[in-house]
Amino acid sequence: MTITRFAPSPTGFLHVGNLRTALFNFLIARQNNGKFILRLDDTDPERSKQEYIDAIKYDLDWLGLTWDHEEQQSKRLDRYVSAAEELKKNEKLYECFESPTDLDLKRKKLLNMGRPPVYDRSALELTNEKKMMLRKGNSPHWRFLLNDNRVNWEDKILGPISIDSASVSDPVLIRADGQFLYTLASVVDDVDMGITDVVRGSDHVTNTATQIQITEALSKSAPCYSHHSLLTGPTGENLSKRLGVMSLRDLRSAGIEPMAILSHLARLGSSQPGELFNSVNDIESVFDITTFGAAPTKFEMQDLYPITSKYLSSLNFSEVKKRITSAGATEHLWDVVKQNLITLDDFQYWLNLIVDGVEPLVDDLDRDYVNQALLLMPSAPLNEQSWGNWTNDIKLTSSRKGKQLFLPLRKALTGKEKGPDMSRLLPLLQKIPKQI
RNA sequence: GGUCCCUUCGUCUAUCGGUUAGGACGCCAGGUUUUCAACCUGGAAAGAGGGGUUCAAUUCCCCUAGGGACUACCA
Repeated sequence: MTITRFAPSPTGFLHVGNLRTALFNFLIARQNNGKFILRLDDTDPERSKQEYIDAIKYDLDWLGLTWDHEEQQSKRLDRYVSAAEELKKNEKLYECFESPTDLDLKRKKLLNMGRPPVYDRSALELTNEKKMMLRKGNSPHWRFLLNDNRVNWEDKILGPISIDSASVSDPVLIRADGQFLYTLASVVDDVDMGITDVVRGSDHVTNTATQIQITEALSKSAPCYSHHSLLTGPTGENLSKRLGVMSLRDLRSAGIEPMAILSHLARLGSSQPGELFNSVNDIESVFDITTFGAAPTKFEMQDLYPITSKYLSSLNFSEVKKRITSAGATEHLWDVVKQNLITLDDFQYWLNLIVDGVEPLVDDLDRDYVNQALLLMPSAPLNEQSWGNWTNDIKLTSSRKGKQLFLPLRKALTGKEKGPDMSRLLPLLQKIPKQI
């Protein structure tokens, strides 16, 4: 059975980049009738916060990405202990005593010499006596002993990948304070939870190489890995550096619809054309991870507005009713204006307009014309023929026609150049100015 | 410095050596609707640069340039 996972660390709010990873894993599980696990990678107690856990779940709920299981690394420490024991037994884990400043110094030295800053494994040279002595003053941290082989795997997005292990430092798996690090926890979890497919950002490619080695050192087989490209801002900069702008909570408060985000992300960076999906189910049936490219992908928030607008116009009143808080909203009004909304917030504009009227938008050149026209306004009650009757009357007394005739009236009555069908909107207006 | 990935219209991309370089989104114009939106039709718009290989290169190889990622006792 296909089992995938989304493994955010609860150290911040979800952004579109995270969501892309979540969505891909979710879709792969769903289209294979598999399981999708939400795993909170909270091994770092300094940065992990409950408030972020709550926020992550809220965002996933909002988007309709449901998970079958929930796991939390901080509750699985005993598993990491036993995995570490096994690695120690096989001499794949060795103790090191360098302080962070020692290591920093070594790195800088190598860099200055133009050498790659790879850990020199000097701890491996330590004699037993020396180690005994060192243990007295400090507690060791533990590194995994990488072998020198190249690590190869067939990536569903990147194709065949081959990493030179000699270019990578032996990863620290256990800190001096005993804290297990992500690199180990993730491997143990993937093995224990039977994860079959891992989709993550290409920032993890090097991790994958070392994690495959760790998995093999535990005599297990590694899952199938796919690394998607990273999303960048419009000028190619790292998305996460544009703090907040792209977080899901920000998109939500900007009025972007979940299905717009999901639809966009299911296609952005792939060779399939972008389209609006009406449900997650619809995306499932056509999603194909192999159509995604390896090049960095530009994400523009502006692209979400047209899709949001299109999505809203597809909805019936019953589907949005509970989200409209103001009184006075009716199914009829919704049907009149839904084709002309960018976000759902715009609905409020039209609601206000019909109840309270609006500051007219009028060009000086049109003022006399509009006032002439308003004199001809049929008396209440107005119906859907009123607009036609009115504008026909205007035509008789004015030399205007076409856009010249209609647009000034629309602007005067609605305050906007664009909006719903005037023949349907006019009879709803409760306040029509006599003159402007 | 090292390792890995990448480079085709504004954006996401197609092309398994021979194409008028295709599509989607966006944009522009026309049509239609007595306005708006929607819809229909059309349009502008691309192979980073340089070498090779080949009858033929966007496609294969090399170099250069550029972009991204990683190179933590973070994840």
